[in-house]
Amino acid sequence: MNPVPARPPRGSVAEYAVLGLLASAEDGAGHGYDLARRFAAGTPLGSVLRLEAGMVYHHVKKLERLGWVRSVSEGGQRPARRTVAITPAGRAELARWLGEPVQHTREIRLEFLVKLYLALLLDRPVVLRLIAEQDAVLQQRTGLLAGAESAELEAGESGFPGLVRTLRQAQTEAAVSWLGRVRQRLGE
Amino acid sequence: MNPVPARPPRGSVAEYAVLGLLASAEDGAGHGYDLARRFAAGTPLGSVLRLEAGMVYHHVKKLERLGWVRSVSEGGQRPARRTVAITPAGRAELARWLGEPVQHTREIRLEFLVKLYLALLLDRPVVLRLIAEQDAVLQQRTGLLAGAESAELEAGESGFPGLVRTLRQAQTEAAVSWLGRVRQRLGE
DNA sequence: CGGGACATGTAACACGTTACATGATTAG
DNA sequence: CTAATCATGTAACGTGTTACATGTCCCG
Repeated sequence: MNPVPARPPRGSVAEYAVLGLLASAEDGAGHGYDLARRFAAGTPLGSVLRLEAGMVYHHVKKLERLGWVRSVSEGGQRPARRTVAITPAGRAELARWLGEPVQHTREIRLEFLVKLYLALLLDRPVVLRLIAEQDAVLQQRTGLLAGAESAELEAGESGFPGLVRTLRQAQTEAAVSWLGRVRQRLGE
Repeated sequence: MNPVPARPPRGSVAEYAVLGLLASAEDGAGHGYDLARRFAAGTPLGSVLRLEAGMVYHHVKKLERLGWVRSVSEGGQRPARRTVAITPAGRAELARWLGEPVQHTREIRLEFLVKLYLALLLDRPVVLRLIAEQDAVLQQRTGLLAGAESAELEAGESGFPGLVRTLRQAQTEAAVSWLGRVRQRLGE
C-alpha cells in the first residue's frame, strides 16, 4: 500500500567476491565448482574468505535472482556443467561496490581485503583510488576517536569506555599505517 | 546410530553477556527490560555490543532452555515483570567462558571486550589471569605470522598473501600493545 | 574395479534483524 | 489528555553452516 522506499538490493561480501571472479574471466563466465576452488584453503582468496562449494552455489543462485548473473549453458557437456556469466547490471553493481571504501575498521580484515584482491585482478587504476578513499575514511575515524578522547578527559571518565576507545585507536592506527605500506608497495 | 560426540552446548557472546549481567546482580536475578537497558547506546556495554530489547528476550529464552537461567517470579507485581535468575549451572558455565581467552585477533573487539567488562564487574582477580592468558595467545599468533613471513621470503612470494599477512601482523601487534597498556592501567 | 576428483545441488537448522502487537503506568 | 516509558513478547524474513544425496569421469 505505502510507496515502499525500495532501497536498492545489496549483496554480501561473498556474493561480490563470486561476481568479481566471474568479471575477471575473459568471457565473464564460469561454473560453480570452478569458482569454489578459488575459495579453498591455501589459495589467496581462501586465506581471507573461505567458502564451501555448497555456499558458492547458493550465492550464484542469489546473484541470478538479482539479475547480476545469468545462465549461459545448461550441461550439454561432460561433465555436466552449468555455466553462468556476469550481466551488464552485474558489472555496474560490482564497479559501484569496488569503488566504495568500507566504513568501519573491523571491515578492513574481510571486506576491504576482498575489494583489494578483486581490484588488483580487474583494474589496477581502481586500486589506487580505493586505497586513497579508504585512507580518508580511516583518517576521519582517527579524528572522531581523538575527539572522544578529549571529551572523556573533560568528563573525568577513567573506566571501561576508555579501554574500548584506546583499542579502537590502536586498531585504526594499525590499519592506517598498513594502508600506507600497501600504497608504497603498489606505487613501486 | 553412532554414539554422537554430543559436544557441550555453547552460547553466543550476547548470551554470555546477559548471563554475566545477571551474575553481577546481588541476587543473581533480573528482568528483560532492565537487562536491555544495559545494552543501549551510550552505555559502556552498548558501546561494544548493541542489543535491541527483542533480542534480549530471545537470549533469555535460550538461556532458560540451556538451564543456565530460570524463572523466579511471574508478574504478580505492577508493572507485570518476569524475573529470571542465574542457576548454579549458569554460574559454572559463565566462569568457564570468562576464563578462556579468545583464539582469533578479530574476536578481541567484541568477545574479549565483553569478557573484560564482565570480569571487571564480577571478579577483579579473574581479570588479571584473563589478560595474561590472552596475551599468551596473541604472542603465539605473532610467532605463527612471523613463521609465515619467513616461508614467504623463501618461496619468493611477493603478492596478495603478503599484504594479508602484514595486515594481520599489524592488527595483532596493536592488540598486544593495547593489552599491555590495559594491564598497566589495572595494575596501578 | 576402486577411489578420488569433478560437478550440482537440497535439507535441516540455528542465528540475527526488524518490525510489529499489546497493554499498563507515569510525567508533563 | 497524551506522550513517553515500562514491560513482554511474536512474526516474518533473510543468511550462514553443515551435512548429506546424487551421479560421472578418469587414473592407477
